[in-house]
Amino acid sequence: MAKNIYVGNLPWSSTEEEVRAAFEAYGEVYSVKLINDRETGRPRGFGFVEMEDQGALEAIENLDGSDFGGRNIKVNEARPRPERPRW
DNA sequence: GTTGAGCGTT
Repeated sequence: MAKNIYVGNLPWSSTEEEVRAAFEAYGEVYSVKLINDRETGRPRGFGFVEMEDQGALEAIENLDGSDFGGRNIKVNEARPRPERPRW
């Protein structure tokens, strides 16, 4: 079982390794996805983390509003993503 | 070499 987590307000110098390391402290992390601007290539300062349910809840309660790289990051459950239209 | 509210490229 896994849960998608939204991570925002990240420093632009942060990497997936840092985010993964921060979330691995509360559970097993399955995947980390940092979103970058597809057109400009600049980091957007937010991303998504996939990890086990219980660890996700722990991470949300502990990492939300906490200091990460000098910024207070936002951690919350990610919104369900719309399925890709086939036509 | 810049910027700062937000929910993604498979």
